[in-house]
This record gives sequence, C-alpha cells and structure tokens, in this order.
Amino acid sequence: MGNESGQSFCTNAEWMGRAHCDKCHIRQLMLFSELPDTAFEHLLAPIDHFLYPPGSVLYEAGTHKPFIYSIRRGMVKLVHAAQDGSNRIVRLLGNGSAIGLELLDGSKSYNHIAIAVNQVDLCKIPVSTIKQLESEHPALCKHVGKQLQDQLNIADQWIVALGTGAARQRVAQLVLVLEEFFSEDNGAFILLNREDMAAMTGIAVETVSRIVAEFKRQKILYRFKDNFYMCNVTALQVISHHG
Amino acid sequence: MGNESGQSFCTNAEWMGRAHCDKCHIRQLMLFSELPDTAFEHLLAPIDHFLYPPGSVLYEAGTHKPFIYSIRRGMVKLVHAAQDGSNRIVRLLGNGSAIGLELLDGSKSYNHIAIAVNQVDLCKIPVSTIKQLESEHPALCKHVGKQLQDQLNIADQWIVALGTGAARQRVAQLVLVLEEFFSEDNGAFILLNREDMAAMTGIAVETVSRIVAEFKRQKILYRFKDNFYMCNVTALQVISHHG
DNA sequence: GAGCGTCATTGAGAATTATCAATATTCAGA
DNA sequence: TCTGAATATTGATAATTCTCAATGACGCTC
Repeated sequence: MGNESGQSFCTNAEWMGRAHCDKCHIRQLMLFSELPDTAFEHLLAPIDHFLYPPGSVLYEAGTHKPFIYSIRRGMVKLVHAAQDGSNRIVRLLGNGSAIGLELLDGSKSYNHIAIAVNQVDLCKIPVSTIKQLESEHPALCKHVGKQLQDQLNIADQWIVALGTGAARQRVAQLVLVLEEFFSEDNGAFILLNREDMAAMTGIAVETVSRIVAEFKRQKILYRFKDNFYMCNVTALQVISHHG
Repeated sequence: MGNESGQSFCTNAEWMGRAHCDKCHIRQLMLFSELPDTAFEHLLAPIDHFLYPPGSVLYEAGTHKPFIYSIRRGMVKLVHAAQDGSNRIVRLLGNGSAIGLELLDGSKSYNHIAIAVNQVDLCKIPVSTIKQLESEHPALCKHVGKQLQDQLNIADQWIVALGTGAARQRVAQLVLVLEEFFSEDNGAFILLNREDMAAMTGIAVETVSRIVAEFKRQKILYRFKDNFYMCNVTALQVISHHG
C-alpha cells in the first residue's frame, strides 16, 4: 500500500534554500502571519523552501515524515486512493494553504496523498518547529485553527457543489471553483485534465469530456493561452443551479 | 432567506439548568477536557444545558447568535440549503462533537442549519466564554483545533464514502457510518428516514428506498426494536467496495 | 377499532450516465 | 517537420438512476 522503501518520492524537487520567514514577503498570507520577526531567530529545526514540478508527490497517505507544508504558490491536490485502485480527489488547495496539519493532532501519518498539480513553491516545516513556535507564541495555534476551519469550509463546499446534482451541474461548479480560487492575475485558470476532473466530481471521464467539449462549443469555456482557460461565469452559474 | 424575526427557533427546547463543567462526568470526552476544575469558577457568561426534541433547529445558517454547542448525547445534522429549496446534509455529528465553531474564526454567522435528529442533550456555550477560557487556558485552543481536524476527517470520509460510486455502494457506506458512529450500547442504530438518507448521498429518495428495501429482504439490514436497526457489516463492506 | 395523514415501497417509462470502442487531437522529442 | 504516446473527443449501447404515479404500511387521534 504505502511506500516502504523510505526513499523520497520527490527526487525531482528543487531545493530553493533555507526559508527566511522573517523576510518573507507573503508571510501575512501564510501560517505564520502575525508572528513577530524575532520568532524565527532560534529555530531548532530549519524551514526549507522547495520548488516541485507538476505531478510531484509531496507525501503519501500512511507515511509519517515529520513535516507540514505551507503552499506559497501553486496548486496541490489531496487524493484518497481506494482499495480497488480508483482515486478520488478530496480537496484542491492553493496559495497560503497549509497541508499535513493532521500530524499536529497526533495522527501518526498523513491522511491523503498530496500531489502538485502545477509547479508548486512551498515551505517544508518540521513538526518540531511548529511545536516550538506554538509554545513560544500561543497565537500560532489560532492560525492553525483558522487553516483547519478554512479547509473544512472548502470540504463542505466540495460536498455541496461537486457531490450534488447532475453531471453537467457538477462540472459547471468545478469550473467555477477553478475560476474563483485558482485564476491568475490575467483572470485565466488551468483547466485540469479530464481524469482529475472526473476524480473530483465522481463522474466517468468520458462524461466529463463530453460536457467540457459542449461548454467549449457553446463558448462558455474557451482557451485563453496554452493550458489557460477563461469562462462565462454567469452562464456556468445558471447551469450549476438549474441544469 | 434566514429567519429575521429574532425569536428563537427552539421554543420546545427544555432547559436543564446551568452546566457544572467542573462536575461533568463526560468532560473528558468534550471540548473542555484537560482544563482544570478551577477554570469554571469565574465565567463571565454562563454555560447552559439543554435537551432538544427530535427535529429541533439548533441554529440557522446566516444567523449570528453568539453561541457554540457541545453535544453531550444525540445526533445532529448539519444541512446546507440550496437556493432551489433542495437540501444536502453535509455532516452528521454525535456525542462529544462541538458545532458552530466557525464563529470562533471571525465568521459572522453559522455556516449550516443544525437540526437535532433524535433527542439531543447539549451545552450551549457563549462565544465570549470560550474566548475567556482560551485566554486563561491556551490549551483549549488545541482542543478546538482537534475538533476541527476531526470534523475535517469526517468531511473527507463523507466525500469519499458517500459521494463516490453507485447508489447501492453509497447506501451501504451510509449504513456502515451509522453503525460505526451512532450505534447504542446494544449495537443497534437509528435508521434515518429515506429523505435524510437521500440528502446525505445525493441520490433520489425512491432509489434509496429501493436499496434499503432490498437490503432488508436480503437480511443485510433488519429491525432490532422500534426504530433501531442492526446490519451485517461484512456484507455491507463487500457491497460498498464492489457493488 | 375506524379514519387519516405520513412515510415507505413498488412500478413503468424517460432521462441520464457508464462502458467499451474508435477516432481525433495535442505535445514532446527525434 | 515527423512520429509516437498520451490525452481528449465522439459514437453506440447497456446499465443505472430519476421522475411521476400508485399502492402499501404504520402510527396517531378520535
């Protein structure tokens, strides 16, 4: 089931150096917002900064490397693998989200497989460092709680939006989620491959493909550049609510 | 959309008196486990103890009464109401779970409608009291985080088990969830009505009914007493994994 | 115990979706 | 630019599920 060899899954990850949280320009978006600069002066274990190419496995369910990850930029999918080999994508997380937090609650292993969807820029934080910072700065605990509450809200939205209604409604909702949470500055977003879209909505790949192709023909969804797409939000909202 | 009148939804709730957390015999199961008895000596706002009959609305989405609830005994469903009037049950929570925690993260209103499924025995805790206790006992924050992590795990399980696969598999999973988390001392559990089962699995009521009736005919599911049922776990597991 | 309302079950046909198979498109690398 | 592999689209049919409608079962009140 899990990988027992002990070697890293991420031989292709690029080490970007030691993280300098005190100088991090996006810290206010991250787990360590509101901690003072001085908090990072005497860390027992260092925080490292990595760049993972698309498709990298950040961690596997059942493994127990003592790290949590804070996503600086990029998209990560959390996958549940069933016994029969089928996969279900449970959550899609992006800039500012922290993953692997289950380790802070005494869980001995990760609950999901975490895979980079596009290039992912993240900080790898030892659990011991989090515990040290939490003991020195109780406010951190509230930020961990906020992360969890955010993810709970996302999970609820997932259940409601992607788990209810006909296939066309679900795909419309999925595109809306991508548009809302993962569009770039130019307003365009990466359209995931059909297999991933199927694994998010619980629909067969071919059905997803048919619906996406239909949206494209109707110009509700259109390619902007490369793998970036744009969509007609209003039209998709109508579809998602009625069919 | 929401109820704007300001009057309580729960005119039928029975007040069981002021809670005495320091003497609570199930405190170790609840939100306040590990807090010292002395923590409850000078509460600014009191914690009250209520008994709600089945079907009571504990709170409504969009409302903002400043209370969170700790379930001592009973089952509560968290419901998301869609614009079109359809409902989706997002989560089912029982003994020891806390609900309404979104208020602690600055959310101005509840995220769901919370409804008692059977008789529910709970403590109603003012948000100000939680904040007071949190400031005096930072450890409480970790317990809130644990609650959130637990609920996140439940939500993930919901997505995987009840949102994937054919109707028969989902209903089998649902019965297994009821058996695992909500069975009484005698091993029997309440079988929800078909409408609720449909709202949990995203399946039509009639389809749920057909499948439940089929399980009954196959003696995989059988009535124990009153509205309490028992099931053949092994058979349901086989169905849930294969069909 | 009869009547009544609510909920569960069943039936039949329509609509949706899955499955298997073929074709088209895209993209990376030679 | 060509080629091959991977991915996306489309077609045809089978299976599943939804919908509308009718019937049955159960508890409650009078």
